[in-house]
Amino acid sequence: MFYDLVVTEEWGARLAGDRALLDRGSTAERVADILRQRITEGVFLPGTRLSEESLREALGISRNTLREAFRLLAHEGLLEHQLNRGVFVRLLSTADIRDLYAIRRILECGALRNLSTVPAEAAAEAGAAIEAAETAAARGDWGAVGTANMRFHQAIADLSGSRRVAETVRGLLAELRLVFLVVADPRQLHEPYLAGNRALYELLAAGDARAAEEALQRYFDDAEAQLLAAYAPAAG
Amino acid sequence: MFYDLVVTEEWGARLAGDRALLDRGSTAERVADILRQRITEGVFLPGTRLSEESLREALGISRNTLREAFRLLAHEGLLEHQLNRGVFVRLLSTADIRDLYAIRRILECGALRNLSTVPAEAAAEAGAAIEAAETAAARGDWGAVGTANMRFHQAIADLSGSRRVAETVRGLLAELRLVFLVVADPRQLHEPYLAGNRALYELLAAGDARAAEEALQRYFDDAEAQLLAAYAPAAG
DNA sequence: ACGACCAGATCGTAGAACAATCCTTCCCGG
DNA sequence: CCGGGAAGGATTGTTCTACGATCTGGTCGT
Repeated sequence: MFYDLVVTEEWGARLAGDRALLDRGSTAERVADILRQRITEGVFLPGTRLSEESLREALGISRNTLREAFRLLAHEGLLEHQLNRGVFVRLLSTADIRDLYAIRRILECGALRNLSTVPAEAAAEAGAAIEAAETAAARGDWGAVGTANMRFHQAIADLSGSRRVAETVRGLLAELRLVFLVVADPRQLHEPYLAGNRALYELLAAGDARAAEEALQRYFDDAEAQLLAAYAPAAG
Repeated sequence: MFYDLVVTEEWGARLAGDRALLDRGSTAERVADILRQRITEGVFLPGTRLSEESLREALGISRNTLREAFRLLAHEGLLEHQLNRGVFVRLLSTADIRDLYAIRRILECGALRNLSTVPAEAAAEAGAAIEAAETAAARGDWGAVGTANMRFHQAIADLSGSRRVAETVRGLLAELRLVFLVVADPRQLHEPYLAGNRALYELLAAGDARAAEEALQRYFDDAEAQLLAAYAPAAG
């Protein structure tokens, strides 16, 4: 069920290059940043076991520091800590997917609900995300489309004006990316929502938050059903 | 602005007694559990600095383990980690209070919104919390009333059926307790909502989720305004 | 009074060491 | 041939020590 991490030369060198980034802030947090990025990039796929010894050596840090970073990422839900067995990149269940969509529905729709006027700044960010998604789709970069779509939903969460809502949604989207990483065809995953997202954005830009929320609800219905259908890993 | 932690004898012995609890599970997490409980009990008041050395000695653990526990609690928002200065029990600003109520509003109201039928189990838990609050109020134990009220709101969050919603709200309520701990009069804080909470519960028990949600909205309006008025710490 | 400097305390990180646990392998009896 | 169980190695959990980095508070000189 879980694969073992093997330190191949190519990204062993890459992690060694990451050591250059270790020059600002707390080491443990910077290590967490690096690992988080590598995970979302798909370098460490879900189910992979992250060996303390290999990573410690590759990053050139002490075990204590690395373990602190592990704790941070485990708390974010990206890593799973199994006592005396090590940490693994989280492998989500279909129940997790349902749960992720349940709370996203509440938070993102809630962000739109209590909205009298649409803040210009956040709306602009949402528009920029839409643009980025469409240009990425034009060049067939479906990974980038997925990233842009998540940026769009982050912008929706930001509309709430609540720092905690924004950060919670950020974490949820990061978890969701773990699912995307194990689905075979990213195009099938992200392309169907380009038009709908733009329509949603137009409603927002027109100030019709009510209609936008309803469109968002429909998006969640579709996306959840489709993702569940496409997601059939060993851990089911 | 921040007070220094002084290891007085009475709870120095208390922490030494906590060492007995360190016999199951991962040490770091158990340490985090203990510290979390002590914080919510008010033993470590907001603004208190938690010295690595004192706690390490009192709990009889190593610095590394203690630091792992610190990371966990800092990520939960109960502790604040300042680089090269140490960890402090979080002292929330009025902006934090507003933010806490903003996201609670979205989550708890969202839990009621998408509710076709009210699950019997969660409703029973809400009812039990109401009972506990009223008996605690009868004997004048306003701290217990506050705890019961939070239990009530946790039950509301549980109605969502989402593990992540439940856990997020749990964390938010834990943060909110940090505010209660520094407000002088706990009675003034919790008594006004006893009747309203029961009314809300009756609506739930009657299956009228829509009306319950509206009542909850009004509760948040009142509670936020009153808490902001009562909360005027140095850090404002 | 004000700013520079110095010493003590505390944190940040590294590294070694050992115990506890898990995993693999091999052996043995059925 | 198969299953149970013991031995061994590998990895994690935790402690301890050490030292550089940073902050704090006080002193000194101007």
